[in-house]
Amino acid sequence: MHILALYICAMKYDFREIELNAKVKWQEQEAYAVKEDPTKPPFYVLDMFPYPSGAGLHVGHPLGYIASDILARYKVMMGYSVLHPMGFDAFGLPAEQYAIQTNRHPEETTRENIERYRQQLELLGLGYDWNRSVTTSDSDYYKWTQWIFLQLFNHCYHSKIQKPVPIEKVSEYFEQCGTKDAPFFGNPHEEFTPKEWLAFSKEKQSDVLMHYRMAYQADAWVNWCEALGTVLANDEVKDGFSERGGHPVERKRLKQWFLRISAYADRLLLDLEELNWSAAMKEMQSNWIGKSEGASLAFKVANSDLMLEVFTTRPDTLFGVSFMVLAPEIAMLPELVKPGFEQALDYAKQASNRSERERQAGSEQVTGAFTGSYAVHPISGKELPIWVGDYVLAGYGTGAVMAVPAHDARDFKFAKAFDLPIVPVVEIPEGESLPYESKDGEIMNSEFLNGFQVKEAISAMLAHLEEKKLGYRTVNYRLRDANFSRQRYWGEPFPIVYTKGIATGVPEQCLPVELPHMDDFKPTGRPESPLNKAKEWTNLPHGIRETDTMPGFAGSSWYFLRYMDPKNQNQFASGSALSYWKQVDVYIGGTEHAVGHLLYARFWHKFLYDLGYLPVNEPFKRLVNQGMILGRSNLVYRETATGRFVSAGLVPSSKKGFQSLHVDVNAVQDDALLPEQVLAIFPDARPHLLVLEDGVLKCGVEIEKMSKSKFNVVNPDAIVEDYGADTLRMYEMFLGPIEQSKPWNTQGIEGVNKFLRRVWRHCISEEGHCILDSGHAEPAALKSLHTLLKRLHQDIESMSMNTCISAFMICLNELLDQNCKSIDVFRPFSLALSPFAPFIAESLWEKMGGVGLACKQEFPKVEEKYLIEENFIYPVSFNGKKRFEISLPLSLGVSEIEQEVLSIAETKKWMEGQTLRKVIVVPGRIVNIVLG
RNA sequence: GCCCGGGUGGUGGAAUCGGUAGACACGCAGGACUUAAAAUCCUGUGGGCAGUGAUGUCCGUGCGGGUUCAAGUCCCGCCCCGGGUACCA
Repeated sequence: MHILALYICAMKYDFREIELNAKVKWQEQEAYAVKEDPTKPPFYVLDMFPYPSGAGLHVGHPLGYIASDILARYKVMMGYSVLHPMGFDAFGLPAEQYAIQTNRHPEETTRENIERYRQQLELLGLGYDWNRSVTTSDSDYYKWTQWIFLQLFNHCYHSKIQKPVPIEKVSEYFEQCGTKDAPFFGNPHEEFTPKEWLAFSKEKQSDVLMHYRMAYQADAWVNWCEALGTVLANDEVKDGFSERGGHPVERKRLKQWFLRISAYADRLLLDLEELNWSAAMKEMQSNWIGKSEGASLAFKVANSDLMLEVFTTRPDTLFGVSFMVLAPEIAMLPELVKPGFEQALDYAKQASNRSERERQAGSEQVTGAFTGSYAVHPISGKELPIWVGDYVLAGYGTGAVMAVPAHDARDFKFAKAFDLPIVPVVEIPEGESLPYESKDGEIMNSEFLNGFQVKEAISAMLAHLEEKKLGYRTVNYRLRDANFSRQRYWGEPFPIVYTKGIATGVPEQCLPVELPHMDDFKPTGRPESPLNKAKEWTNLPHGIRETDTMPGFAGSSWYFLRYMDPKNQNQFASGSALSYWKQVDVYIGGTEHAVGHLLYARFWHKFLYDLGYLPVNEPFKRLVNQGMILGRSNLVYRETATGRFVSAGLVPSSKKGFQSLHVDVNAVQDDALLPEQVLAIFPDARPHLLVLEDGVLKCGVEIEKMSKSKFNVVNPDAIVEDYGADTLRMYEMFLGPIEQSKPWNTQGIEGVNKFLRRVWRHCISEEGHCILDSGHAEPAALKSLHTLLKRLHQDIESMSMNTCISAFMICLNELLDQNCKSIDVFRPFSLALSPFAPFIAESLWEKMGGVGLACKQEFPKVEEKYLIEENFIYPVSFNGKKRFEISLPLSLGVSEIEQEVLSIAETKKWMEGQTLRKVIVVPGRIVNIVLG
């Protein structure tokens, strides 16, 4: 009996056998090998590659991978040569931290994690060509990351021709013209003549040139984290604490590498326009770049030769300036502070030493100090007190502000705090109060600007300033150069050697500079890289190596190019591969990379394009944002006072007096735990401490990010084990639109599993044979099939995979109702299913006598002739309310339809006692009769 | 605070250009098969009211207005949820 049951079961839809069978075939026939086939058009589908963490892949990761796999498989079947690769973003702080915690080497843990990820990805039937995989921590790969860095190091951005030029061009220019009108992007510290330049020492010259390189060094305030022993990027710091670990972060000044992304700010903004990205995504980037147009103008310091330069977007409010404020870090401060006002210097020192955290915490409080100096208003000649305040940022604009308290909220707060004058210069409308920041209104108290509207006044003032040579139009960007140094072990080493203090690039033929293996890679406790401990590596006969390593975004800024030609030993990718694939057609990933990765990748791409290595100037033509799959956490509630575990139904909704504890969702069934489970999970729980409902402890539910720490991670492996990969693939797509975030919930998974079982059972006998016949297909069946195909062609392109799945279900329901057994219908049906459920499709194809691989066949075409309708069922509405339906030939015109409808008894019944006002007929859509 | 998204049955969601709201699926209820269970199949399923019943009827896409023959869809005001961002002069 038991054996018989097993036997029958085996003949049914057995996903294990089906998956194994397909995998073997794909492997034997190298189904996923990607070639540059000149006879086929190229198509490049890219997933954001994962960071292989120790937790493994959870069900949220594959959402995008499955969608892109469906698109890629569909494109293969449509005759494209498709590049759909996968790799690993393996360098970075989390791996290093994990390694330190577990006391193992990151090399080892990273290798293991990658292996685990790869196995999990392979389970899902994703059609990657693993021969093209890249791992950013492989020296074969980071050799080229270093190579690109050297290009940046060796170039300077020329502001006139808007292109990088070799750094030698800069020294040539200095030899001839000095710094006069130098058309180079840089952060110059001084001006000099050609003569002076030639008189500089080698060290001095190299120091000056450093300020012009696209990869340059500069002293900078950095986020030093004592506990992690490393410097963190701004986005790794949240409210003064490290995002990982939550350790306090303070500010320290260090020599750092920077990438001059600011040189590309304008192009990065402008070129957004042509991209097929969501409006939200473009907006995020554009806000991040933060272009603002305004005026730069100089204020003389009274009784001094000093000038204060400020940037303003509101030159129209110039007559409303009542004081000046400088950033605490500004260099000329000591010269401005008058005797008796020395506390301003103390304040500045204190403010610039204060950590981000302290500045943040004290943000409610306005702080500042008077320098004792005055600036002279460039038009009115009035004297304006010069203050220092930490609300002014040294890194933006000139680090100095002309304060217009009446029309700027920050200036207003400052003026109130220190009792400074407030002069309104824009008329304030009824109901509004100071500060009035809107650009609507009429100018007043402003001499020649009085009576102008704000917008007119801005251009009038700009013209006036330029005419009188008091200032000039200028543009400022929020975007700052990217800090490219990390004091960490687990990252790409810089190909830089210091010889007599001069930073020199390692020659190309000496790349890669391999990361030395170190058993002790823990932070040194000083603000420096652990690599400083590897003396045999750092000390060279001719100099000392740079010991900082590159940040996480180094490897991910160009990986999509390496996939095109991953094994190339001579170039990062060959010209032929680059010109064949050109750019990523569709890039799928989460919004969390909106401004980091995506901006840096665009910057590197443009740089390489400018140097002539790439055929196009943007990397990602179309971007699809996948929503996050959220975790559904289970919580148990513990009464703080008594230590009792109380069933969720008995806990007040405010949860007051209760502690919420996460429990592993994989242990919980139907949001409830059995008493013995509670005792097992919480060692200090005792039977008398359990307050149950219906014999169980009911758990609370919360929707939050899936993470190990919240015990709500669901791995795909378990789902594949229970239902098979095809079911998981289709279910993840069936959940809803790809862009939407939603909690993971397996409630509906039976539906898609049932669909696959029904397809199988309908086509394949219990003995495992195809039971379809080759008789003619009925028109109704062909209509169902081609309706499906039409839907698929539309919806796959637009990545609406959820509606594709329901279209499959509708089609199957219809075919089963029609009792269709035609192989001519189910063969194309199976092929169409192949991108979505590749395993079952492969088996069906084989059993139906198909030759070759299903996933390599041509995708079935839509034949419109099967879709032609003769009649349409018109809904007939009265005053917009549908009352009945009538079937009429589609060939009828407007007046014929009207006649037909008005002539039938049903219509007369509804019109009884009312006058006909109007009849609206939309052929093929609706009839609406207006009565009154 | 500002800038984007989004609010549709018990649940996930569908609805091309303003044209039959709730496709498809889950869940639930009832039934068939079975000693029983599982699996499978069939029927019903937005809500209220009336009727034994077929059916009829009113209400219904976060809330309040508006445009229109017709609004989930367009316009105005508001509420709630999610994401981004925050001294950027």
